[in-house]
Amino acid sequence: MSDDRTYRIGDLARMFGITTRTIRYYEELGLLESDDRDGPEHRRYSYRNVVRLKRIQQLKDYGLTLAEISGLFELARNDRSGVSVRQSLSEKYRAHLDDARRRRAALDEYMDDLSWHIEQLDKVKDFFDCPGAACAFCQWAERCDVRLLASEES
Amino acid sequence: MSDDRTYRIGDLARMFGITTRTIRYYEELGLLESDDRDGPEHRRYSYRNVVRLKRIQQLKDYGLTLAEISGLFELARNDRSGVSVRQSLSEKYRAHLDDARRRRAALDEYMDDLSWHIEQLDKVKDFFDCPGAACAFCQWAERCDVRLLASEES
DNA sequence: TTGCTCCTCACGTCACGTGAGGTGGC
DNA sequence: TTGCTCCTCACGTCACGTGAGGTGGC
Repeated sequence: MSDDRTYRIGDLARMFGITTRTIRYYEELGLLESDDRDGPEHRRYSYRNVVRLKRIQQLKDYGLTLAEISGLFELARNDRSGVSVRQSLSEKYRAHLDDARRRRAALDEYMDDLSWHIEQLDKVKDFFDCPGAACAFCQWAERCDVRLLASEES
Repeated sequence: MSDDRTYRIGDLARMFGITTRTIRYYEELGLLESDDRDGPEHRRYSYRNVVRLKRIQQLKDYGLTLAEISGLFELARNDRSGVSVRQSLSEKYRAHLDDARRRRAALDEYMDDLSWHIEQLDKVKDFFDCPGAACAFCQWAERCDVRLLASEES
């Protein structure tokens, strides 16, 4: 495929739905590499960088920081066989999968909670001050985190 | 309940699992209020602030920024009946519920993707450069986002 | 030639983290 | 009296956003 054509910074920005600033920032961090220029010429990116950008977005979506991604790229550079990258990524992925499972469960709980709060909004008169004197008589007492917190503190 | 006891900054930090810096930051933004002090005396927080902190954490979890939370507190201050807060919160909550549904779906896809990637890691030889000359013969071609991107660009 | 895209500083933002250096209360 | 907790600057961080002011290529 279009292996040898080159891309301008705006092309990449449009392709990936990001700003040119972001691309320059990634290059500044060493995550992308444009052709050598002398002075402030326009950047030219090879197809490699399309792949790299895609990887960056994937890994970012997967919760890695740019520093971690940079570390992986570094690993890849020094290990042509790819064993250590594979291993490192695989570990991170597995960790993130576990994390994703937890987040999924949390999201379920969160959605349940949100529904409850929407309902509660119609019934509690002062959302920000609700606990206090009337606390003991509140119908939501069992589900109330604030009460729990306060009672944990001796 | 313990409506009239007062809390030190470290008490709150421990209760909520956050740093004292965070609490001072929230106070700086007007989200919390300690008793009046003259000069650099130790802060004392009333029980109100326990509730507020809990609300802050909830709303932050629900994806609101501190600025948005601050706006809600402002609304609450100017509207003792609580109608506008309720309305505003209810709207935001509904929006976030929709968002949560989308995120849940995205998470499912993500987990599926991750599993696929873990598997793929054992089979593709160079993760960061994989597309290119061999692209046309790749067994993952149909699932490959990079190819798609490149072919969208005329 | 006219736009549009690109360029480089360089400061701003958000939600805190992290010392430095000093004071206060049980 | 000794720690521990607290205090106030104030600069740092992460991943960019956002002008300002200027240049380059189709």
